[in-house]
Amino acid sequence: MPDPDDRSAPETSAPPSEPPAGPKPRRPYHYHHGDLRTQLLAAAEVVLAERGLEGFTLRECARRAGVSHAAPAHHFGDVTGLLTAMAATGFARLHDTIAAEIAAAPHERTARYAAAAKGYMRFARDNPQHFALMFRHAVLDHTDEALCTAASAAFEQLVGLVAELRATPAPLAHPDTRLDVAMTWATIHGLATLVLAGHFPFPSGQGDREATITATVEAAFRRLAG
Amino acid sequence: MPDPDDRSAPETSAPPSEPPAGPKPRRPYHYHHGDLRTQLLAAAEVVLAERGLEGFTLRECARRAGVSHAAPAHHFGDVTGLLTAMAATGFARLHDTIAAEIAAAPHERTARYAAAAKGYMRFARDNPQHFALMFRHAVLDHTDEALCTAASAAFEQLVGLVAELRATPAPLAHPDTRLDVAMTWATIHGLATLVLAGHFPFPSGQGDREATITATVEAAFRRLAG
DNA sequence: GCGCTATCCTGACGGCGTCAACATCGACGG
DNA sequence: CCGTCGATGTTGACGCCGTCAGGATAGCGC
Repeated sequence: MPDPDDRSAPETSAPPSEPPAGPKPRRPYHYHHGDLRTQLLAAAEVVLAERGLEGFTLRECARRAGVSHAAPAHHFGDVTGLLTAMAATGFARLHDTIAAEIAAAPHERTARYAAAAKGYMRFARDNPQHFALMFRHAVLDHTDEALCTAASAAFEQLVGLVAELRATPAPLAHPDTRLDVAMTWATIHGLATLVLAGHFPFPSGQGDREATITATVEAAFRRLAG
Repeated sequence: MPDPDDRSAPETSAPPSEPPAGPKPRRPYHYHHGDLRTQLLAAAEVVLAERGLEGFTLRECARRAGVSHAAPAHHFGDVTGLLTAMAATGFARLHDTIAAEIAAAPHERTARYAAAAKGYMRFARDNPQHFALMFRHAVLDHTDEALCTAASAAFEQLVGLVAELRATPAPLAHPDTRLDVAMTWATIHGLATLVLAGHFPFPSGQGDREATITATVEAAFRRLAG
C-alpha cells in the first residue's frame, strides 16, 4: 500500500514495471501491476485538473491508469472514496503550502499572518479544482480518517497562527479567539472562493490581476492583524 | 412567457388549465398546458432542495412537472440553462432577503451594515443548495442576461452599503473602497460557505448553533464597521 | 503443491443528458 | 373558413456513467 501521507505532486512517469518489452504488442493484461492505487490517484488528479469536478469520471481515471473501469472499486470503493482520498492529500498540501510561505516570510507576527493568507490564496489559485473539491461537502466522506486528520492539521495550523498573533496585547482586540479564528478563515476562504468563482470585485484588469489579488490579500490581513 | 423577474417562492398549485372534465380518464396527453417553464422551475427548486446539486436531474424535474424527459429542452436548452435560470432567481431572492433585513434594522449605519450580513447568512442557511448553486461557476452560463443583471443588482446593493458606511469619516479607515467591498463580501461569503460546508469552527454545540452563528456574524460585522 | 485472498477483468443493469423524428396545438394569413 | 407553420410536447435511440455480480489471475502462507 502506498504511503497515505504522500504529499508530493502527482507523478506521471510510469513505474518500471512496464518495460518496453520489444515489439510485443500488449501483454494479455497484467493483474497486480504494482501500485495501482497511487497511479489512480495521480490519474484522478490530472482528470480533475483538466475536466473539473463536474466532468470528473471514475471510468476516465481508470482509462488513464490503463486498467478496466471497475478496477478503482477495489481501492476506493466508489467515487466518493477516491474523491475523499484526493481531498485529504489536498488538505495536506494546503498545509505545506502555507508552512512554506510562512517560512519564507520575515519572522514577525503580522508578516507571518499575512504570509499564511498568501499561501492559502496561492494554493487555491494553483489548484483551483482541487481546492473546490476539498470544500464540496456533498461528494466527500467525512467519516474518513485520513480526511479528518488532514483537515484538522490544517485547521490547527490556523489556530496556532491566530494564537501567535494574539500572544502580545496589541492586535485583534476582541478577547474571543474563536471569533478571531472564524474571521481569519472566513476572510481568506471567502476571498479565495470568490476569486475562483470569477466574482472577484473589479476583475476587469487594468494591470496585473494576480498582483491585484495578492495586494488585496496582503492589505486585508495586515488590517485584520492590526 | 412567465415573468423572468418572478422572485416569489415556487408555487406548487396547478394552473386552472386542467379542469377535472368529468370521468374522462386522461386526455391523450395535453400539449401546451400553459406555463411549463414556470412549473419546471418550481419542480427544479424542489429537486434541488431535496437532492442537492449532485443529485439534481433534468429527468426528475420533468417527472415532477408531469412531462416527458425531453420537454425541458424546449424551454431551457440543456441542464445548464435551467440551473442558470434558477441561479438568477436566487440572486434576486438574496437581494430581497438582504433588503428586508436592512429595512427591519434600526436606521443607523453600523446596524444596517450588520443587518445586511445577517440577511446574507440567513439566505444561505434557509436555501443552502440554492446558495451553493449560485456560486458553482462550472454549471452556470455566465453569458446569460438574466443571471448577469440579477447578480449585478446584488453586488450593487453591497457597494451601496459600503458607501453608506463610509459616508462619514469615522469607520473603515482605509481609503480604498474596493478593498472594503472585497473584505465585506469575502467575510460574509466565507462565513456562509464554511458554515454550509460543515467547517464552521467549534460547531460542537453547547448551546444553540444558530444563535452562535448569528452572534458571530453580528460581532464580526460590527468590528468590521468600526 | 495447494488453497486463499487480494487484485483485476468482463459483462450487465438502470439512469442520465442529448439529439432526431414525429405529433399536436394555436395563431395568423389567404 | 381553411391551410400552413412555428412553438411546444412526445417517443425512441445513443453513448456515457457508476455500480454490482461473477470469473480469472497471481502471490503467499501452509
